[in-house]
Amino acid sequence: MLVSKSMPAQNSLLVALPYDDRQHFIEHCEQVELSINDILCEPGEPIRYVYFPTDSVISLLARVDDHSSLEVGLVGNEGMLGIPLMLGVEVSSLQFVVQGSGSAWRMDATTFRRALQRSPGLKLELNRYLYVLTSQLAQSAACNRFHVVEARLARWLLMIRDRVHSDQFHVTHQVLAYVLGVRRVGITKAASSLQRKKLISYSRGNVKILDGKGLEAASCRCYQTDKDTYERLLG
Amino acid sequence: MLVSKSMPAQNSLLVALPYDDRQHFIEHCEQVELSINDILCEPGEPIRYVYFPTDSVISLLARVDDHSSLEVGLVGNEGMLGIPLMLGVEVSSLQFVVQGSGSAWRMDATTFRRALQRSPGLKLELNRYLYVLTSQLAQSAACNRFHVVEARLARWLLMIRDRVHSDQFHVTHQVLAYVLGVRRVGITKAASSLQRKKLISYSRGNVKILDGKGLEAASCRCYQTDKDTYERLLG
DNA sequence: CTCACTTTGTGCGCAAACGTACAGATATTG
DNA sequence: CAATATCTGTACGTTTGCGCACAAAGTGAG
Repeated sequence: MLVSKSMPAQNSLLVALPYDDRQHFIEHCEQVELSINDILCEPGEPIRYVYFPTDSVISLLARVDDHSSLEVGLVGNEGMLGIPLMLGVEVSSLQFVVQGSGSAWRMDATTFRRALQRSPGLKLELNRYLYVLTSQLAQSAACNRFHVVEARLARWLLMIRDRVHSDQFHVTHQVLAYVLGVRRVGITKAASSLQRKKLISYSRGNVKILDGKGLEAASCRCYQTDKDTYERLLG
Repeated sequence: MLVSKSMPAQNSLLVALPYDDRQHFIEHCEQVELSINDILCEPGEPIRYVYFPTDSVISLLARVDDHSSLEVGLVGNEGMLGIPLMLGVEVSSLQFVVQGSGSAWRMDATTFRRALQRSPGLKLELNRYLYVLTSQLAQSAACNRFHVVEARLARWLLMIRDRVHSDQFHVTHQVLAYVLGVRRVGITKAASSLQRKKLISYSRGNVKILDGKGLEAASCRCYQTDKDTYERLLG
């Protein structure tokens, strides 16, 4: 049995598969542990594995001008990593960075392509997921354009919470600045504001969400919109 | 013969198909004329047709907060409209607005799905295009976050030029403000600056690119990056 | 314990873009 | 030709975020 001592949280996409397909799929996976700040792929590099996180979280970052970067997607146990392989493309245009430590199912690219051929159910499911991810990407683009840092920060914290399934997690201002594409000082200001409002607390990277409802109110509608999109197509 | 008096520019995705597939595909299409500002689809609505522009140009817009909107994709004869149907989804999350008058091949959703089944070559081609479009979306997201209005405007004008295959076209400051997600006054300022530099001229919506090379220099690298991505995968 | 490092807070001046309002210029239409 | 609508230019104060620099507080390794 590949599954370890403590039964890990499962991956939603795999859980939704018909029993046989799921068994076959998982038999060809290996379980791997991902650590925070691990880089799973650099832009321009070939994608060697697909990942189905169970309790890890991975951030998709677009880099521009060699300096700046911006998160354009966030993947936890509701999703998967390695979409381009579904489209017959080997190369990633994005950087994959682990934002939350934990485990994931991993499968090498060739095996994955065979599995896709074999299981129409898997293909259907992943196509829908690809649609959701793209919709969220478009939503993020607009969000980044129109919403202030404090609201975007609130949204991001909620998104992470949903994916690590906990109100506490680790992330420094510096990293937040990186994913939101703003200055570190901009995060400090926004985070201080959220803390003053008793919505969160944090110290040296240890973030705790104190008031989820309040944080939702402080975030932009994009958080809810994303969740709705996912629910509608894969819920 | 469906093709009209003046042989229209063809659609690159269709041209790349094997002869038989292309013939079969086009026989099941109709040629339609699209007029500027036509809205082909509203967010949340079902997608009834796919479009393969020949000399028309369509803008993909993400709306947010009911007021603001932002272009996240631009489709000319190098692309197609109606991606979600490839993924088994009927609903668009974006608004489709015609930015350049002209014609396009149109096919209804059901026929399109059958055509996809029938032609693996078509599927392969469109999968690659989907990858390109997604990469460009991610690029745009970062671009909108980091680059100033003047550079983004320059980029957009070049993108339109490439898709209408002409240095002259029609677009008002108001519309530009809409697609770039800024104030109309912001466009006036940026456009005036480009005009002072003798890169473009315009009057009441009639834009003319005077110095393409200069305009590229004034735009951000994103313009070239997008072109490279397309070339690499579909060139 | 000490030293080096990481993380967070604060304080400037500056640039880009915002919201709003109004005026002039150019088409279009009756 | 007159009336109306569209398009562009300008102006003014405000907000958000940037770049930079430095200080303070917490953490961990030797």
